[in-house]
Amino acid sequence: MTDCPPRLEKKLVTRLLAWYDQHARVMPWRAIRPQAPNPYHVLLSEAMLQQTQVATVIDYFNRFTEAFPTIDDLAVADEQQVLKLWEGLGYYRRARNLHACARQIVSEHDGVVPNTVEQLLKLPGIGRYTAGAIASIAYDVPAPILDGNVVRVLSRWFAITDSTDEKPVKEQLWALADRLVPDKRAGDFNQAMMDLGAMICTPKSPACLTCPMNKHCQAREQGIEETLPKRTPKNKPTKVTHHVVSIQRKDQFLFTQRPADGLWSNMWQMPTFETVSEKVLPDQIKEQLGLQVGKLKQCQSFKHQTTHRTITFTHWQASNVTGRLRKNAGLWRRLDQLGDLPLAKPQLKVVASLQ
DNA sequence: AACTCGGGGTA
DNA sequence: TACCCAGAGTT
Repeated sequence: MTDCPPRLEKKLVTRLLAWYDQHARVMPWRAIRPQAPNPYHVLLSEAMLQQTQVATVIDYFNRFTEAFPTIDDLAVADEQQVLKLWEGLGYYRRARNLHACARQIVSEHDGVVPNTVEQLLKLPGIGRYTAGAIASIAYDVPAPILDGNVVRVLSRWFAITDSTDEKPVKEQLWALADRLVPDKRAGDFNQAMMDLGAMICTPKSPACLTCPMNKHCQAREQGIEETLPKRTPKNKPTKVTHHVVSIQRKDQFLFTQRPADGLWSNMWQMPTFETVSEKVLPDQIKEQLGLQVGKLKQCQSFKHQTTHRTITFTHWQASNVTGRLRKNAGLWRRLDQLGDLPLAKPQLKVVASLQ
């Protein structure tokens, strides 16, 4: 454990808060002091911000609060409506967790976002980071947080050279965050850590010259700030092919819903067949949809990157389609009437190419 | 501890 | 490209 006398820590906190008062980023879910934060807005933003950059989230946040001004509005909404508003943001499980979360808060907490880490942790999609973030930002509870920004800042301040992906190192970082978070202005402190990580203590070329903490940074002292945090290398994504088949009847196309688990769960798509040879596409279509296709003409092909896969999407257009669609196997829709079907990015791309 | 789950920004 | 981003849940 890195040695760190309490006196130094207080000085760090004070300096950082002073910097935050001058340089805090403006975000729609951040309350302008002395206004109190809206806990529902904090919950919403934190759900969206998991593994997602602030700039990407802002438009989604504004659309959500317009569609669902209160947590009760979100709770009574249809899950498909929530997913539709989340369309394009990725990690769609978050949307379903958020929705379940709102329902649970309404039914079990009288519609009030809980103010303790312990209670927050019981809600779906809320882990150690998000519980600490909501408790501290919405209610000023002195709870620590540890996200990508804080990992970077702390690993540099304390020159932690072991891989921050290892569990004992993670625990060390949580302990440091816990020791640093002040009793007063805990939310501001946590947000200051993240703002510092986003604006000054960046992954590459950190702005140490203008950093308010540069005299208290052990990594800078040793000239190793750019090498931290150290991470364990990740496996390369595997390459797969997905065949998307557009099946048209008059002015309508066939759409199917994906299963409730796995990639893009509960989202919609044009019939898509994964990791199969194109030769068996007609058989698959017959088997799963009950439709007989006469011809398949290949259209565009494009790549889509997810965390663990590089997916080549190949678009096929079916013609001379006969037979009757298997019951509950899908929906026929005009392409200008997809307002209630949530589609992931690659499917949106296929739809766009047909318009 | 290892694996899954998206999509975009950045150098 | 490669890495990173206000991580959580399952196995």
